[in-house]
Amino acid sequence: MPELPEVETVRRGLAPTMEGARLTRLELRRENLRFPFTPGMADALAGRQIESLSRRAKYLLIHFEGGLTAIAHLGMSGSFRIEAGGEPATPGEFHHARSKDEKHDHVVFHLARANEPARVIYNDPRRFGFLLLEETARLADNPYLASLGPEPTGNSLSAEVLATAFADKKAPLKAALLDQTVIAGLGNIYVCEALHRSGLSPKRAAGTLVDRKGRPKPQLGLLAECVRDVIAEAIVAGGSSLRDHIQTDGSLGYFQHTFRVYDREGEACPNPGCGRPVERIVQSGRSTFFCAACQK
DNA sequence: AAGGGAGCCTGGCGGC
DNA sequence: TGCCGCCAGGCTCCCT
Repeated sequence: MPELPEVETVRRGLAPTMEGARLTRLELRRENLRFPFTPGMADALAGRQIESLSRRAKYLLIHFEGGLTAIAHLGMSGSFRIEAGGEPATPGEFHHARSKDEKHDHVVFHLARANEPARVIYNDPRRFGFLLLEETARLADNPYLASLGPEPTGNSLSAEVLATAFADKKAPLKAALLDQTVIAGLGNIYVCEALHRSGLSPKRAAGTLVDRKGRPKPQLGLLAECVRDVIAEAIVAGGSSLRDHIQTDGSLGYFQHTFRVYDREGEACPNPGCGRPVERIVQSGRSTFFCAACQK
């Protein structure tokens, strides 16, 4: 999926259309995605105005008037797109216009706005995503949000925070950084990229970056900085948009062109004076790309 | 009890 | 051209 930068890009793309609009109808075209939609969700949200869109880790939060929030997760292959216009004039109209990929249009937000109506459509071929409803006041206790670690943006991610999480950890750095309770929002791509930038091996035990007193070693500070940098740069670039994920406006993000190691097995390490072929290994079932010369 | 692996799904790609 | 196996951005659960 969409990792944090992609979800943030989606949020920014949807906000102008959704914020302030009224949801005239929430159309659920099947009973479930990864799991069933919250029972009664469509009825509960119909007619409500959308106050704002926010994001926590990889979750998109759609805040409605009256204290309800829809929590959307894009799984591996979820994407949103915006279409102008309201409900089709005849029931068959959608079916007529349907192309191959539209069979994976699972949710449609029908929106009434001051100028013109619009539809926001959630498409997800693999259906690893989900959509559920929560009371806004209870968001912090929602099981999906409650245990998340700090965002890798702003100042909340520090070497000290990582030191606490990494102390005595024997798990490899790759796994530790993918753990959403340590840092919220990192995925396979940005973990690989951050580790390459910081010169740390994905195989290294996380605990080796913490000293005996539980203080962060200098390399841990560098790692925190690299994580923040790579995420910030990716957000500026509009996400990576690999394969089936596109931005809400249909254009591709640019960050994928700046990957240093991700999906570059066999290519030369871009570090000045290195050039060693990037290696691909498998860690806990996922591909890891790294340079064995630069990352120790 | 932390860490590794399977499973959830569909589609695209390379190899034969 | 067709079929087959492998791979994919995430997350939870189960097993050791």
